[in-house]
Amino acid sequence: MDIFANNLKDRAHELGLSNAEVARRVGLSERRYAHYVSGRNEPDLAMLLKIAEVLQSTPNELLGLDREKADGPRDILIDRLNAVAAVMTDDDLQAAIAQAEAILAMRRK
Amino acid sequence: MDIFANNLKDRAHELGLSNAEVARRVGLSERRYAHYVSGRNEPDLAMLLKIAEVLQSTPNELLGLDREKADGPRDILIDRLNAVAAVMTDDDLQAAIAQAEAILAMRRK
DNA sequence: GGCCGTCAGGAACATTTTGTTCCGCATGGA
DNA sequence: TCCATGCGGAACAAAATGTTCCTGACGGCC
Repeated sequence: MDIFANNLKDRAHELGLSNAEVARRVGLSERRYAHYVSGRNEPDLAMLLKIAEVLQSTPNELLGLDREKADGPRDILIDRLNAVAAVMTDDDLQAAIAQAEAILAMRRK
Repeated sequence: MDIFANNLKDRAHELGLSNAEVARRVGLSERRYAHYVSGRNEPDLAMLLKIAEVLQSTPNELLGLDREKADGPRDILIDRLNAVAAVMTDDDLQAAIAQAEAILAMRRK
C-alpha cells in the first residue's frame, strides 16, 4: 500500500506535523510509526482508525478511496485545530475553548 | 477488531452470500477468509479494499466509522470549539492552535 | 567551536501474526 | 448412501511486525 504510506506523509505535512509528532499523538513509538510512513509495515485495523483520527481523516481517504476534501488554507487551519482537540483531555479541551472565546471577546472590545 | 469481523459476517448475509463464496470472489482460500470473519486474523490494507469491493462496501463502513451524529459530552465540546473557530480570523485561529498545542506539549513533560 | 533537542532512517534481531494444512462435523440434495 | 458444500479447531511453517541500537542532519543556544 504505497498509496497509504504516501497519504500518511502528505496528510501530516498538510497539517504541519512531523511524523514524530503524529507518532506521539497516536501513542506509538517514533520508529514504529515511521515504518508505516515508509511503507515497510502496515498498521492493524484498530491502529488505522486511531491514525485516521489524529490526522483528521478516514480510512477511506488514507487508502485513496475518497477524493481529498477541501484543502483551502482556512480548512487546513480548522483541521489542525480539530487534530489537537482530538488528542486532548476533556478538561484541557474546555480550557482551549475558554481561551479561544476570550480571544474572540477581546477583538470585540 | 470485532466490529470488522461482525460486519464481514453481516454484510455477506445481507448480500445472501456464504463466507466461502465471498472468499472465492475475493480470491482467497476459504480458510484464510474464515479467519477474518472469526476475528482471529486481520487482512492487510490491500486485501481490505478487495473485500470491501466484493461486499459492495467501503473500509469506513466495514470498520464501523459511519455512525450517526454523535452528541455525547465530548462531541458537544468539539462543536463548541468549531463554533468559536468559525468566527475567528485566520490569525486568531492560528493563535488558538498554538495555545492548544502548547497545552498538549505541557502535558507530555 | 561545542552541546542539545528534534527529526529521520538503516540494520539486525526477537516476537507476534499470519497462512496453510489436515482434520472433523453438520446439512442437503441426488 | 454418497457427494458437495459450509464451517471451524489445532498445529505448524512462513511472513510480517515491533524493538533496539546506531548513525547522521539540522537548527538554536551558550
